[in-house]
This record gives sequence, C-alpha cells and structure tokens, in this order.
Amino acid sequence: MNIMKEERTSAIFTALAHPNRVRIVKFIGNGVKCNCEIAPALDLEQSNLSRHLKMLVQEGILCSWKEGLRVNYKITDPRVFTMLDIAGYVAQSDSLNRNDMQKDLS
Amino acid sequence: MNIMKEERTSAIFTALAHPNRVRIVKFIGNGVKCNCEIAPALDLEQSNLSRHLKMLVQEGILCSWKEGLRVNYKITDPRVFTMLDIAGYVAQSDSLNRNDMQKDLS
DNA sequence: ATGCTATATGAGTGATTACTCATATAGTTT
DNA sequence: AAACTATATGAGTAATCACTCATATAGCAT
Repeated sequence: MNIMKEERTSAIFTALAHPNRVRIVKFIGNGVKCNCEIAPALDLEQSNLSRHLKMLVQEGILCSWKEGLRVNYKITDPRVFTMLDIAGYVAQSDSLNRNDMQKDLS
Repeated sequence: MNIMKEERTSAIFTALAHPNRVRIVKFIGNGVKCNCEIAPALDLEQSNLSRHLKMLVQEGILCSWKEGLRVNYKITDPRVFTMLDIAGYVAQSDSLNRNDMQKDLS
C-alpha cells in the first residue's frame, strides 16, 4: 500500500528518465506545442516522439488536447521545472566531483 | 553539446526511477544508514540493495564512506526530497482525475 | 468521393534493467 | 592464523525500453 505510493512516485521519474523526454519538456516550456512542431525542432522521428509524448501524458507530466489534425501539449504542473532544475544542479555538481579515472582499465 | 546536459539530467531521474530506490532515499532521510540497516528494513536482498545503492552513489544522490566493515550512506543534497515531494504530488494529482482540459492560448 | 497531413500503433530488434545465486573481497574478532 | 561479518561483483535470466519501419486512423481540403 505504501509501496504503491513509491511506485507512482518512481513512475514520474521514469517519465523524465530519458534525455529526449527532458528535452521535450524543456522545449514545451510554458507554451503549447504540437507533435509536428516538436519533431523537427528536436530532430525526433515521428513515431518515436509520439510514444515519448504518450508516456509523458500518461504520467501526468503533460496534458494534451486535439485541435483539428494536431494534438497540442502543455505542461500540467510547472513544478516539473523545479525538478528539472534540481536534477540539473545535482547532475552538474556530481560531474564536478567525479574523477573519470575510476573507469575501465581492462 | 547541450544534449549532454539533458543526458546527465535524465540520469538523475533514472537513478530515482525505481520504487525501491525511492524507498531507500526516503528511508535514509536526513540520517546516515548502512547497507545492513537498509536491507532488513526494506526487505531487499543484499546484492540487489548493493547495486541500487551503487547506482544512487554514482549519480550523486547519495554519498558513502567506509566505517569498519560497513559502508555508510547519506543524502548528498537535501533538495532530492523536494524532487520526491513534487513527484509524489504530481503522481497523486495524476491518479485523481484530469478533469480540466483547458484550451490553449497560443 | 480522393488526396493530403498529423498522429497513433503493431511488430521486430538490439540494448538495458532488476533480480537472484554463487562467489569474491575487505575488515573484524578470536 | 581461522572464523565471521558486511559489502561487492560475475553470470545468467526474464522483463522492459528505445528505436525504426510499415501501416492504420483521424481530420482537413478539394
């Protein structure tokens, strides 16, 4: 029961656990974008982008609605940007503290 | 070049993209815990937990140090809790309904 | 109706993941 | 030294993922 809460929480992180999905969220920003605007801007193949967007919608990061032929997307909760900011900060300070010499010597 | 930034950012989310790793981070909280304390508390097999912890350390979520036989872990940056809080909130409001689909103002 | 555009999805593939068991390593105690 | 404890890791497996190609669906436009 409480473990289900962590499953839902980790699913949010899973939704953001791909560089292209991070790029998509950043590209949409505070605006509204459709698939056909995102694909060329981020150089993503149509069906691939469609699946990334589906995942982000399913996890509630994005919401979407049809408008003629297009499907528009916007950020559901702007606090995702706070998550992105913190993750970016942690990632940066981590790469500063890391020394790459621990890698392979095989 | 900038895509590498998103790769590092998404790697942070990947580190949190598993319910057991979320549980681990929450269990450590603001304290200090070792493998042998976490394993029974969260009912995780030793080698499995060891790998989860390794991942969290590699991504900079946790830092660790040896103390005798044990390896202690603590949270590197308390802002991960902010990420957990936001993810938990987004997960919850998502599991409720997405009733209000507002039209665009593009 | 036909054709065109935007998006979704089935199927296949190669890569990665989480897990377990067995074993290895490191530090402690006697 | 041997015995014991805590952690790490190699190997194997089943499941999931990201991607692409081809096709399907949906909504325009003519």
